[in-house]
Amino acid sequence: MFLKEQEQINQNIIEFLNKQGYPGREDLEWSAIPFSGDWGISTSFFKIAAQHARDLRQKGEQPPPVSELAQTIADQVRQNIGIPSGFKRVDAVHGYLNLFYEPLEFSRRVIDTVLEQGNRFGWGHKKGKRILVEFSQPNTHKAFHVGHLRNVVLGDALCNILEAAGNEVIRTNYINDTGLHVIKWLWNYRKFHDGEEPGEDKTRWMGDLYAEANKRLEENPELENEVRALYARWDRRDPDIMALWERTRQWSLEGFDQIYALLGIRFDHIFYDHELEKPGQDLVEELIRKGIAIDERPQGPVIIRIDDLLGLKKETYRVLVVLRSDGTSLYATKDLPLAIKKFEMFNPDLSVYVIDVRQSLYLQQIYKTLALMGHPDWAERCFHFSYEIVNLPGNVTIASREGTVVLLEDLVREAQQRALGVVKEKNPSLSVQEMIEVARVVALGAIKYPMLARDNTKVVTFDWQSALDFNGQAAPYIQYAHVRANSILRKLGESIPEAPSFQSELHPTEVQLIELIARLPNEIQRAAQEMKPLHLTNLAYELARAFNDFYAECPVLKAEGPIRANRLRLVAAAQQAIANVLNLLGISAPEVM
RNA sequence: GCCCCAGUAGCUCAAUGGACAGAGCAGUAGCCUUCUAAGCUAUUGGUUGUGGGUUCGAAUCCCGCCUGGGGCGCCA
Repeated sequence: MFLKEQEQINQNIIEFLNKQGYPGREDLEWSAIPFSGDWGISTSFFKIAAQHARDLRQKGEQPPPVSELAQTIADQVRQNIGIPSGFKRVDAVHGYLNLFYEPLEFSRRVIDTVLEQGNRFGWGHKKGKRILVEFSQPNTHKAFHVGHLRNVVLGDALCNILEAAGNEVIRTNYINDTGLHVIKWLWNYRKFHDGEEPGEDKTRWMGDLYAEANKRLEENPELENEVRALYARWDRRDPDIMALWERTRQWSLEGFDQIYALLGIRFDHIFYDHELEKPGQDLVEELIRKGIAIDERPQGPVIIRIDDLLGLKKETYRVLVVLRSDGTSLYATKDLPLAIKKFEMFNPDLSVYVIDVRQSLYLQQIYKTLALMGHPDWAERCFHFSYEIVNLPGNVTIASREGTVVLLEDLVREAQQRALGVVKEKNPSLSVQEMIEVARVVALGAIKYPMLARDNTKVVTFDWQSALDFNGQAAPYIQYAHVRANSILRKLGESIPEAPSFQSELHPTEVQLIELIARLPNEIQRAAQEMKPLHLTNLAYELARAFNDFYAECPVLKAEGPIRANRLRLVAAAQQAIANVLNLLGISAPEVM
């Protein structure tokens, strides 16, 4: 936010160092001063000192220790640059140069910017880059559980963040409405549930029947023949089967619509894999003709020996099976034409796949095959956004086949009930309608937050107790800070005052809060660059904590004169910043709780 | 067998190669005539799995090992 000042100082220091004969550098690395209550920018001279020491040693001189040298340089720089305008103090300590902002001037600038930009504060300039993101990818005829939730929540946040950073984002879903799991479901339905219809909770019912199908097949493996026969009829587009598929598939799709509406998630385009089945089968024939795929039918499937084609000695990408020996399609059959279709339809600069880590090898195979098919440029633009799975306590895998699932429906209902209980107790003056709405928003935030607040490489273990714990490092804590800010502004009863010309000392909690607010634009860029929503959950939490500190220490409405006006403006800015981060994470910022 | 990931406080997790490794939960002791206590304050808690290496500096990068998880020809 203070790039101009930073660049100027950076420039001055480089020039000075060059004049002094220190090893040349084009740029210094700047970061925030890491001590709470201190606000400014910081750089260090260890690298220059280390290089200088090496130079001296080469000339046969005996250099002092690097840390000492770094401190010497820091001192020299400090004396040379004096106190640049806008700063109140410059320290040289432990080899670091710390420049402390003139807090009144900078705080004013931060707050003015936030209030002026409102819900676009933190957003970056247009980058002219188009990013397509595929996420959610639910299976029809199956359950929707907390494992799927991580994908949806991460995908949604990722899209929000990429967009805020200045990219054009295309949100896509890829619904798996064909495949063995569908055939199993249809088989079970025709044989044991013919004519039945789902109740209110469609997704649960679909999931139950799927688990049941698997159980029956496990108990009587000889029935697999019937399933295979049914798959053959499907593949021939038998009208009876198609009609049943259309009807039952619709139940799942309606269930998904309910879930996405509940979670507040939208898509720009939805791909269905039934659209890709025929193109995929045709594509496989083409691959065989081109000599890329090897047809082992009918004894074996159609495969691509990727390592052989790439001339790799060591097994790396191994073998990709692209078509079953009976000619029916697999995931890969459809993923290849889908990859192409994405580029043909949208020509994205980046094609992101939000899919769990277990499919890493598979996706690399798809990308490599895409390159081998003559699209190396597209292959390079594909990116697997990988994340670890959600487990149940005791390292139990969530498996819809085995029915060891925590359904999203159940989780949301439990969390809402819990939140409703809390809001009734904490804020009895609200109307029933308001209470229900608060409970909904708080419950959803609480559910989404843990999915975003740990690194993608970490397994999330779902347990009911911590999922329903609304205290501490959790979304409700952040939402509550927003509510408190809102509460002050509501009590104010008039519009936020103009910035007074006269300002006075800031309280340390104010400095800390302003510092964190000022970080939002950079953190959005960093989160987008590294594709880590985690950076923003961290910032959201720190913002909330800083606000609660401020709230405890600094009276606002009871303050007087310019202090009151300034604090009111800070409260409004903090509220805006918290709301902006929460929105990026897909979490609502309520006005009351 | 080959490959990927994780290992940080009792538990769940943070930490652009940088200053004293930080939060929450749990525990203990306090704070509601004061803008909502879903909050705040204080306090306890660490050989960052382990052995080397690189570096001025390593939880972070490299190599070995240990433990756990995952992936590897017709599941998705």
